[in-house]
Order: sequence, then C-alpha cells, then structure tokens
Amino acid sequence: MGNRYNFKEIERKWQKYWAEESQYKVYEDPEREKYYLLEMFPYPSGKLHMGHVRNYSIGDVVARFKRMNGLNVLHPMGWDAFGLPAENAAIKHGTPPSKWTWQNINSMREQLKSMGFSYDWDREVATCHPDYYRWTQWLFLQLYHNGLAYKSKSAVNWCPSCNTVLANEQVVNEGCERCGTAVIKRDLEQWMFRITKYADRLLQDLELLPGWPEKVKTMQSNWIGRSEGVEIKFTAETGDPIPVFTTRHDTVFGVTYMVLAPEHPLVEKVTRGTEYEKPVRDFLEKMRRTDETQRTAEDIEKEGMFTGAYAVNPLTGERIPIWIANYVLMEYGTGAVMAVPAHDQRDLEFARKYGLPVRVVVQPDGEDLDPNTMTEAFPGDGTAVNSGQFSGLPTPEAKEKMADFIEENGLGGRKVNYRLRDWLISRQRYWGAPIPIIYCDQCGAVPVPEEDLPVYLPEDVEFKPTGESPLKYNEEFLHTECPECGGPAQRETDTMDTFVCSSWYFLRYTSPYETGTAVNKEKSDYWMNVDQYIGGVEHAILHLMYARFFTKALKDIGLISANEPFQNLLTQGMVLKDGAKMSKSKGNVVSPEEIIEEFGADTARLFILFAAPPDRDLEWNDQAVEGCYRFLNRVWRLVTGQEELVKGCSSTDDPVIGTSRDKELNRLLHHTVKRVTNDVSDRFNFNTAISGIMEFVNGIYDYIENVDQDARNIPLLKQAFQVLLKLLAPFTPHIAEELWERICGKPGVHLQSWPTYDPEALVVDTITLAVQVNGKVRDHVEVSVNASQDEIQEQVLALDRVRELVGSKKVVKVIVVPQKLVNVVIK
RNA sequence: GCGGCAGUGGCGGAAUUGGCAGACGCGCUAGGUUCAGGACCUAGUGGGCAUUGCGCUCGUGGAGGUUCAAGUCCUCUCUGCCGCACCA
Repeated sequence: MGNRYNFKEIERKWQKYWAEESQYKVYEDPEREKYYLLEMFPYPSGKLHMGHVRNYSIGDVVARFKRMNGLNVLHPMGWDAFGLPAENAAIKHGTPPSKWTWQNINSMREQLKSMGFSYDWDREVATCHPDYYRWTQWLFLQLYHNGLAYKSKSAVNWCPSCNTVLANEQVVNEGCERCGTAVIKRDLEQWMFRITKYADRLLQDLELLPGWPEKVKTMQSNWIGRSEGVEIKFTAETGDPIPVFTTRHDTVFGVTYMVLAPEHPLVEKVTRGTEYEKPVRDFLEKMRRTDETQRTAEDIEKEGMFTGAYAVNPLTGERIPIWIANYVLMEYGTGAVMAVPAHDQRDLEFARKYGLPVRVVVQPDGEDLDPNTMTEAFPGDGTAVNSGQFSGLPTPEAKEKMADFIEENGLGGRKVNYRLRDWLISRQRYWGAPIPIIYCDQCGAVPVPEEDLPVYLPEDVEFKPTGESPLKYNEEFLHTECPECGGPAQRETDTMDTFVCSSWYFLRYTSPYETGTAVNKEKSDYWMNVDQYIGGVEHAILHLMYARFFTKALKDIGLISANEPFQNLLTQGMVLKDGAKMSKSKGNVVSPEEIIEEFGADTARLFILFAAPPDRDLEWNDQAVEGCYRFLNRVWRLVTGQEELVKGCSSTDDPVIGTSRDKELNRLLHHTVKRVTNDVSDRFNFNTAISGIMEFVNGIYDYIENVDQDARNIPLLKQAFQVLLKLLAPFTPHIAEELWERICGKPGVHLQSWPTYDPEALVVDTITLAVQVNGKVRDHVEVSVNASQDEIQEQVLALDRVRELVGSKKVVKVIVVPQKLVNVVIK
C-alpha cells in the first residue's frame, strides 16, 4: 500500500478485523460497571438514509468512548420489521412481504457494517422473526391474563386507504399519520391495551427522568392531559342522570344550559316521539357528514340544536334546556357539559349565537362584568357572585367549598380526567404479529395456550388488490381447534400494531437467545435501564410512551425490575439539505452510499458529528464534507510523515519536557484531552470536541514546523500522536486504527484506555490578561501566575496605554478577575 | 390560542459559572509551490473610519434596564421552527 490515505482499503480491512476478533461482543459481568447504549432500531425500508447515519454515528461515538473508559457496553442493533410498506410492496410487485423485508434487512445490515459501527451483531433481533414475535404474542397473553388487554366495541379511527384502524396517537390532523387520508369513525370490536390504568404513573414518573429533554416530557404530559375537577350529577326531566365533568365547579351557579355530544346515547331517548326528533336526527346526519371531511378546518363554527328537553341543576334546582352541539366530544369526560357562557369562551360564543342567557358568577378584581354586553368570557380567578351561600369567596376557596358541598350532599364527587385513551392495538393487516386469540362458538374468545406459541404468520400468501388481509382467506391459518373444548374454532385474523413489537425490543436485547421466556430477568436486571437512548423526536409520544407503559406493566407482572426503560434520552435533529428535510419528492437526498464511496465512512461520520450539535438540525454541505476529508488527510500526512521517528508504543513514561516549545505542546496535549473528554462525556457536544482535536493537530504541525528535526522531543511527539489517535478513535475508528497499527506495530487503539490529563501540565508561568478601561479592552498584560491582586493592579496602572487613557481623570476602582482580565474604572 | 425551542459574520457554528464576541471548519482574497490528478503551504478575512503605524468606532433580531463588565441576567417586543389545539 502506498502512502496515500486509501480509505476504501483501510475501512474494509478494519471492519473485517474487528468482526473476526469479535471486539464488540459483550457478556454480563457483575464485576464491571455496565453501560447500555441504544439507538432506535430502524424500519428496514431498503436503504440507510442520512438520518440513520446521524443517529448511529452519535451512538457509536458514545459507545466507543464508554468502552475506552472501561465500561461494559451493550450496544445492540435490530429491525423494526413489521409494517405496511412491506405489504404495499407485495401488492405492487408481487414479492412476499417476508422476502422483501429480509432482503432489505440484509442490504441495510451491510450498509451499517460499512459505517464501522461497533454493534454486538450477535444480539441482533428482527421483530418479524418467529423467535421474536412468539414473545410479542406471549407478552400479549401476559397482559391479557393481568387484565391489561381486552376486547371492546367502540367508535374507532379507520383509514379507508390503508384499510385498517389506527390508534388515537396515529391520527394527525384528523387524517392518517401514514397516508394523510381523512380518517373515518367506525364501530368495531377491537383489542385494546389498558394504558389508561397507568396514566398517573406515566405522568408522575416523568419526574424520575431528569435526563430527558423538557420538550419531550411536556409533550407526553400534554398527551396524558390530566385535569382535576368534579363530576356533578345533573338530571334530565325524564329522570335520566346526566353527569358532567367540570374543572370549574365554582361556576355551577352560572350554568344556563347544558350540551350533549351528538353521539350521546341520551339524545335519541329524550327526543323520541317529540317534534324535535326529526330535526335533531337531520342535524346529527349533517354532523356525521362534516365529521369526515371538514373537521380539519381551523375554526369550525359552533353549531347546535335544542333537544326540547330540560335538566335540573342539582345545586340551584333550576330548570335548564338541553342542547346538542358539535363542540362537545363524546370521548372526553362524560360526553356532556354544563355550559357557563360568562366564564367559558366556547359557551359564550354558542350562547350569543343561539340567544341563550348569560349569567356572571365570578367577578374579576376591580372590574364589573356585564353579562349583556360582554364579548369575551372571563375564565380567570376572581370573587364568586350570584352563587348563594358561596358568594363572596375567592375562586380557589369557592372551588374547595363547593366541591365539599357537592360531595356531602351526594350531588357528585371530585374526579380526575385524562385525555389519554386506551391503546387500540388491532390492525386489519397481514404483516404483523398475529394476535394469539381463538374464537370458539362455545367458549368465546380463548387465548392461545403458551405452549402453542408462536402463532405462525403464513408466508406464502396471496394479496387481494383491495389490500384486505390475506389471513382472512387463508383456510389453513384460519381454522383451528378450540383450546378449551376442542371444537372447531377460528383464529383472530387481526395482527398487532407494530408499536407493540417495538415496545419491548430493548428488553429482548439483554437476552436475545432466551427460549423459556421473553426476557431473562437476571440479565435484564444487569443491563436495564438503558443508560442512553438516542433517536428522532418524532417518537416523543407514540413509541416512548408505549415503551414506558410496557416497562411498567411488565414490572408489575413481575417479569422485570425496571420501572422506566430509558434513563437518558437524546433526541437528534433532522438532516436538512437546502433548508428542507431530505426527501425523494424534493429531490434533495444525499445518499450515504455515495458519500462512503467518495470520501469513506470516517469522513461521513466526522462531518455529521462536526457540522452541528446532535440535538439541532443539521444542514448538509458538500463542501464542508470535503473539508472533513481534507482534515483526515492532514492527520494522515502528519502521522505517516513522522512514522519512522515515532514508532514504538511500549514506553509509558511521561516525556521529559525541556524547551518552551515542548512545554507549549505538552500543555496543548493535556488541555485537549480535558476538553474533548468533557465535551463527549458531559455535553455530547461532538462538534466542539472535534474542533478541539483539529486545534491539537494544528498545534502538532506548528511544533514540527518550528522545531528543527534533531531538536524535536521524540517521546513527547510519540505521546502526542498516541493521544491524538485515541481521541480520534470514537469519531473516525478506521483511520485511527490504521495509524495506530503503523506506529505501534499492532492494532488495538479501540482497546486502549481513554487518555487522562495531568492538571500540572496545564499550569503556566505567566498568563496574559486583558486590560479594560471602563469596560473596553485597551491593552493586554503579561503577569506572573503567582502575582497578587495588588501586584497586578500596580503593573496595570503603570502601563503606558493605561496612563495615557487615565490622563487627568480619577481611578475610581480597579477590578481584577483572576486568570481573565483587569478593569480600570475611571471618571 | 397554549406549550417548547431558537435568532450571533457570506455559511455551519464557538463562547461550559456575567469577564477579551466570532474558537474550529466552510467559503472568499492575495502570495508561494507543485501541477500525479477531490491538492498542499503562508498571510488575511464582522461592518465603518483610519491605514506613515501600532488605532478609533459600531456590532450577538429590536427597545429599555441592572452591572465596573451583558450574546449570557431582568422587563417589554419582533421573527422563525416544532408540538398540541373546541379536553369542559
């Protein structure tokens, strides 16, 4: 091999070597401190994109760094392999989803390997493999037996284009998260996970996660949407109870009407046989139609209709009309609200539109609301008025007293409501883990016995052009025996939401070959929690909430000990080109393959880590990529240029420092170690870590250029080169290993201990202080590092420049900031 | 509307605890050196004014304030991005 930086040859060589040496294989070792580093596993779409490269490059730096710091690092990789694209490809090209998926996995695995990521490939999992989904099914059964999985008929979100139901979380702007098609409501019987049982803990335990971004915690907390209030029992004149949930029970004296959601079961009952029956039915029909199309409109007009019925306010005994309106949601609270137009903007708009009365029951301090003219509701705190014995109380107190009153008199009670819904996991799709349930005419829904798992997904299937699941027509799959009575029975043909599969994969990595259970408890106890999780912020709610739910549920069932899955979370920014996210439709995609081909994996990694801090968006810049390539060439020339001089890595003695040049280089060396260590370990600021290494390289060049060959301190240079390669190792592993082999005679830079710095070496004799006059820098002064404040002050005041500026003015005071500057204040 | 984040040269970004704004890199300019080929080396590079000097001055979205000292703290305000959005 010549002396040029031949990245292609080098990268291939070391990837092969590391694999042969099994350098990244790990075992549980109670003697050693563990570190579980995890990046979100990819969907095997076929090709790695820059987002993956960024995610996994960040992770690999941390993994390699922690390893060099002596930790036992678990760094696994796998495939989130079930999902719709495989089926779409099957319908389009006739390739079976399984074949398509495994081909993609194989080619993406090769691409990951060509980046030099240090995964323990022996722990690889794929959620579509029977050895994996068998345990997904098994976990479903555990949830089922513990009352956390149930079947229920309800109005669900249906995507007519994907031919499946969607979880609440997968509905974005009233459309399908995947294809954007407007979602419609259908009444279906579906399998659900009782995540609402964990609502409070999911919310509370966010406090146990100081290592998560505030943004993600806020999003989860908003999604859970906890609100404290009171449920009050209103009663219709028909005798039917109409409970309402409110957070403003202190305004109950201001209720002038009530509103039911259009889907509320009482609507039909109270209108049946009355003159209102037909108009209400027409209205509901109209609502249902707009529901499907127009719900995305920004400010849809509040619309409603009187039902002809009345209810009684249990606190006042007042008779109030019952309306229906589009702004009341059946899914939240009780599907009915008490309307207080003076203190709720929606109620006020509605009241004004339909001429309903407005009554003020809270007066703000120093104001006097007029119910006849007010155009904006007053939702704030004030003093209760027109509220019987509660009048005169400030809002917080009124809330307490009235809640007590309501409870004492049996009119209702305090209640906590959540926005979070149970997790609907049934999917009417083929390419997913079959739900292990059998339907028997005699016995009903019967869980598949654990010993019969897995319920295999048949792989030779034919797709209907309609996109309907082939499982429905697969006789062999469909027909079975009832495990209870042995009679003929049918299998559930729905599969599980792929988010179920990804809600526990981090546990499987801890014991991927375990055959007796989903997770080996001893091993997961050693490895869990994940110390650092890295991935895109787009999973802030769905995946991260589901994984937290699973962890808590499995802990309660006794399968694991962890309460939270991910101790620290880093959400990386997007990779942009020309200011926009890379996408095929915009034509601004840069493929990782091209970059690896042109500049090598080390350059790709270096650029992506150098161009921006990991949590920020990163703008792709071809020229800056070349800049990184030039830097690696510069490193290459530096080390190979001195190769003969600095050969040999056996001596561990510190070099003897003689000249001031030596001292300078030595100080830079220790300074760089300190800086890079801090940047990588505390802050994950790889961009500044790399700039530190660049300065170090510049410093070594300076030394070589300014010191004659025979005057160079060879032990010092040796140390400098070794430290440089160790610092580079986590970022650009291949070139670091190649150059290490060249100067040390054998490979192994990644097995070295991370360098430490000597605080002594950082100490200098003199330091340069900035000299300010009235806060502006006017001069610099060199002072002894031991100089006292008085000595420094004296020295500064004696400076020509300072004396000139002071002139006849008076020195008011002199501020000396040690190590930094001196400010002379004059007047 | 509510919540979160951000705004610094031509560009990506530094400034970790209030202490020299612009590290490092890209780009650009000039010079050198090879042109064996994605070069390399040296010097310069925020604006304006001076450039026979070493200096002066303005400058971190905007306006105020606190301080000897503010990108950093406080008040108000503008802009952009992201998330949620009839949740009673």
